[in-house]
Amino acid sequence: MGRSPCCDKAAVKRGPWSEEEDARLRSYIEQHGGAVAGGWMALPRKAGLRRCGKSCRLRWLNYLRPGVRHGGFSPEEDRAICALYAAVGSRWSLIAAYLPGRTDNAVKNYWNTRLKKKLLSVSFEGEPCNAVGRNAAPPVASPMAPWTALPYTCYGGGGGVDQMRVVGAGGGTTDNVIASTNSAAVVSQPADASYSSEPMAAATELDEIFRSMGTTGGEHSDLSQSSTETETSWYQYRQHAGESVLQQHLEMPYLYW
DNA sequence: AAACACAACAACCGCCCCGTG
DNA sequence: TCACGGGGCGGTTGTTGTGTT
Repeated sequence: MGRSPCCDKAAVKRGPWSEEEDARLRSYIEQHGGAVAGGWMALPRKAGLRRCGKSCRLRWLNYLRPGVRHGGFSPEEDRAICALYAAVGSRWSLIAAYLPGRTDNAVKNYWNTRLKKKLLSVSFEGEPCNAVGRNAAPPVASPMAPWTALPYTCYGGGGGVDQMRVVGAGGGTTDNVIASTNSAAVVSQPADASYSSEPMAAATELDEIFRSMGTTGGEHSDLSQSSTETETSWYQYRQHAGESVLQQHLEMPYLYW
């Protein structure tokens, strides 16, 4: 005996939303000042939509909601996603909280279709990848495995980041170069922290993650040739930088790609 | 021009968490 | 304390657009 379905699948429409449906949903939510009185499950009936409440919620949050941005991700966003993925893994809502105008679904899709491939390619090609596993597990089934739950540092050379390095928990000399790329340098820009619903909550959670790992950063050995590298982990940075987390985080050199 | 392959993104599915009665 | 249901989330699939042969 499983749980009852959230809606009658035979009675609801599925697939792409029409303009009329979008208009109905938008109109209903705007009429109610952005609130969904009675919950999402009751919304379709009240709004005259033959859709599942969950579908309405998804459509609103990922597409219709004011401030949602569509289209290309900037290099800054690329770096932020990679950094945060390395820190917290596939917690897309947490990652999205740091990217103004981006939704968890969009970030997830972007990662799965583009960034992951990009990073896999630099993990398996090129010399620096050979350093993977110097002191840790080699990139077996999932080269992404070492990324999850480990803070990492990007080392920016003259033309952008040339190495991405996992910092061993607890510092020491256990850091490993996990990827390398020569993509062009980019200029960081302040993020619009006003969009994200709970950036500070997300920052606090990240703090806790790093704190629980005992990571202090800045204690690993130096493999970089760059004179502009910054060996600052998220946690170390947060210890010194105060509370304007989101904006300054995105300006940190360790996010350079 | 047609067929095919691939990329990108929207949407769905099902599980889990948490508030509430 | 516990069952229930709504909401949130991550994984996956489906659809559409674009490039290539």
